[in-house]
Amino acid sequence: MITNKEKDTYRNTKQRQKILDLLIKCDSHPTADWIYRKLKKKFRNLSLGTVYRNLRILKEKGQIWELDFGTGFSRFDAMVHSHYHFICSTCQKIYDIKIPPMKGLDDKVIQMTGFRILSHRLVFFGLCDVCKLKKTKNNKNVINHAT
Amino acid sequence: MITNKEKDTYRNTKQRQKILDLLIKCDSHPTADWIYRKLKKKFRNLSLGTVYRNLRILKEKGQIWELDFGTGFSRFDAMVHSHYHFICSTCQKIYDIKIPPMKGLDDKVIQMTGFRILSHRLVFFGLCDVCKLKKTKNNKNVINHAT
DNA sequence: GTAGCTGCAAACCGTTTGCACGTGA
DNA sequence: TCACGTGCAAACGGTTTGCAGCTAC
Repeated sequence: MITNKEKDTYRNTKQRQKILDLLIKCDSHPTADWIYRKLKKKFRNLSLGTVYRNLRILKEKGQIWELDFGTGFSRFDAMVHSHYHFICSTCQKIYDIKIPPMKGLDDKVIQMTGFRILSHRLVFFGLCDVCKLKKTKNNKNVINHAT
Repeated sequence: MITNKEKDTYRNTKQRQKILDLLIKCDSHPTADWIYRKLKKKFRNLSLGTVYRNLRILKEKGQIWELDFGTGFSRFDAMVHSHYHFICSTCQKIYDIKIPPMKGLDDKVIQMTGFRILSHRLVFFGLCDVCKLKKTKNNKNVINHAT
C-alpha cells in the first residue's frame, strides 16, 4: 500500500503558500471556507476546490493538521507540535489547552496493545467561562449539558 | 438557551428500541448506514431517516455516543462509560483502549482554564498489529505513516 | 516540455428535513 | 385524542472531482 504521503514532488505555488501563511499567522482553527473567503479578497480568482486540494497536500506533507470535532466540517491548524483542545459545548468555540503532551500515554498503550502508536489527540468538552456565567444566571436548574 | 437534552417526553418505539439493542449487542462502532442495512433485513420498511433521527435522540438521552474520527461519517457506540479509542491509520479499524479514565486530567484543565469540564475524548493513532507486520514486510524504507 | 496545479462547475454522499400518515400513551 | 414518530423522497452542504487551460521547474 503506497500512500500519497510518500510523494515528494510537490511544487511551490502562490496559492499553497498563502494558505499556509494564513494558517500559521492566525492562531484559531479556521474552516476551509473561512480560509477561502479570507484569501479570495486579495486573490480574486481563487477557487474553493484549490483550497481543499492544498489543505490536503499540506496535511500530507505534515505541515498542518486536520481537526474534526464532529461539527460536520473540518478545521485546520498549523501548530503541528502536540497540543490539546477544548470545545465549549454551548458556543462551540475551540481553545488550545497547553498541557505538556503526555508521551507516557503512548507508551502505556503500546505496552497494552503491541500496536505502534504514532500520536494521540485529546479533546475536552464542557462550558467556557462566558457560557458558564450565562448558564448560572439564566437557567439555574440545568445541571448537565454534555455533548 | 434550551437544549433538546432537557426534553423528556420521548416515546418508546420499536424502531428506537431495535437500534439501541443492536448498538448494545455489537461491540464495534457501526455507522448509521450499517445499522440501517442490518435492521432493514427484519424491519422491511425502515427508513434511513428514522435511523438518523433515533440516533440523535438516543444521543440526547445519553444512551449512546456519537464518535467522529474525521473519516467523513459518524460512528455510534453504546458503551457510555468512559473509554478511549485507537484508530489504525492504514486499515482504519477502530479499537477500544481500556485504560482507566483519567479523571485527574479534567481537574488539571479546570485549574488551568477555570472552565467547567464535563468530559474528554482521547484517541490514539498508529498502526495495528496486522498492518505493522505487513508494513515491515513489504516496505521497509517507509518510517512515518501518521495521519 | 511536461507533470503538477488552477479555476470552474458539476457531482458526490452522509445527513437533515418537509410532509402526510401512523401510533404510543 | 394528539403530540410524537415514521417512511419516503427531496434538499442540504461540506468536500471531491473531471476537465481544459496554466505554470513551476
